[in-house]
Amino acid sequence: MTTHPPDPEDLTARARIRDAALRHFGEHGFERATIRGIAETAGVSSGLVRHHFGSKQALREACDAYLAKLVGRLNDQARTADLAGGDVNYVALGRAALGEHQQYLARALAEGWAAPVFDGMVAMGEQWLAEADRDRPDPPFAERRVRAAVGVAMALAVPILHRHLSRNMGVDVFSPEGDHLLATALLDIYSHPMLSPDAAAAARDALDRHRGTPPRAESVAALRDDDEEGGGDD
Amino acid sequence: MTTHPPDPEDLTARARIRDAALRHFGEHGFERATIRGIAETAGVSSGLVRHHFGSKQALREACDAYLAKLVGRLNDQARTADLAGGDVNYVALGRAALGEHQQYLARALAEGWAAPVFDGMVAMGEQWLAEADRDRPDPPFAERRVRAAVGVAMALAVPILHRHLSRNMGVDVFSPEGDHLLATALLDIYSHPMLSPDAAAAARDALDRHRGTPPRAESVAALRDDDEEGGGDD
DNA sequence: AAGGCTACTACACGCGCGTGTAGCCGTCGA
DNA sequence: TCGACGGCTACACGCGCGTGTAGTAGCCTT
Repeated sequence: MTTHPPDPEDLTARARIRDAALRHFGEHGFERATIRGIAETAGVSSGLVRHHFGSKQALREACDAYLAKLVGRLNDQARTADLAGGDVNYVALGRAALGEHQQYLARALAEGWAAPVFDGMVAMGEQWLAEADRDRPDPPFAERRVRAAVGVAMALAVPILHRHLSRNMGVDVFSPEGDHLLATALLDIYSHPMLSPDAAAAARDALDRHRGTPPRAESVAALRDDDEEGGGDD
Repeated sequence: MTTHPPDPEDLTARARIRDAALRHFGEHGFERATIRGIAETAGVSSGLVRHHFGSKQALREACDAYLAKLVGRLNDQARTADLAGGDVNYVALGRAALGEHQQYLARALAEGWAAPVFDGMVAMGEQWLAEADRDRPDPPFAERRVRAAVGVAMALAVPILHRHLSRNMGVDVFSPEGDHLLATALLDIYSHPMLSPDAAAAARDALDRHRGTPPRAESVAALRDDDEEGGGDD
């Protein structure tokens, strides 16, 4: 009962190392983060990190497993307490639950790791879509899992690209103001289709006609016909 | 005229180094990529890389600048040839134009770099939204730049998380089949609002009432009350 | 023809990293 | 009481990296 506020004093050394790794990996990325730095943050020697986790890679995998379990628990909780029925709280809850681990997750996913975490979130998205699909008259274009995966990826774009988003929004997306502004924008996007039904039908028609042909490949090539001559922007 | 197909033989050594860097940075990330490896791919000595670009960091910035210029050109082209009016070809064209640089861009953006490239894409998104907003009766919730930034981020989620998307979709998103499937799913998502208008209004109302308060923080804390006891998976 | 500048190479330096190894100390079971 | 085991530390190794430096070949200017 005394552990759920993050008091690093009371935690096991192993847990403290894991938490420190989560933070260092999230802040600096896997490559730039050092075992020595993690050990220092955890208040232990660097040898102990190796003793508990074996290698840097294994430490990363332990972090992934920890988050995967956390997401799995979140998944269960969402299933029991059915707050579903088309509520954006799903993604808000998810972001809040990941909390400080959001940055780690963002980096790990962008680097191609933490696959079980992603898959867990896709499973969550499928749950959500299962309910949302019920209120929908027309059949979906693609199977649920694919739509869920794309939706999860889109939701993850926010923490992954938070730096660029913050810069373009003028506020830190992790601050309360930024969060509010972001949620507002997301609400707008999620409640307004970017494509009208007939435009979508036309696009889908065109899509099926030439499967996977990239549009206007030659005009694309024309874009890069000249080389740059000296990069004079400091 | 002879340069727009990528014949690495005819290119300047500087350009060849830049291309090799784009590829190495994109494939392995900035940290794992080595100057020596880039030099070998470019067919030059590692010293020449330093001679032309000064440092690894400067090489990265040169890559960013190159892509920023490319996106800027794409931007101009889209402005003149008005293929606008709510066409998804915008993002398809963008992805095709970036082409092989997509992976570099994805990694660079995820690592927080290539800011001008992102901003250029936001500018492009604003153009698109300017036209789309015309067909819209109700006023948008958030200003255009913010919505554009979020939209760009979402579009970029695909190349950034391509590995996880491919795994969940069962096909490589960069293959023609994967591209088709992805486009279909995107079409579905973009043409169907995830939120009904009244649900959006309710959510927006709730959002304005408690600005930025994370939902149910205590239940979130309850999720991580127990530590894991040994990671015995795999 | 001479000078110099630029593209380019070969080689060495030094630092920081992950990783190995040896050993200490508290605890717990016999 | 004693031995052993696991948590934990200190220290050293070696490798790969970015970076510096010295030097060579070719072209362009005067």
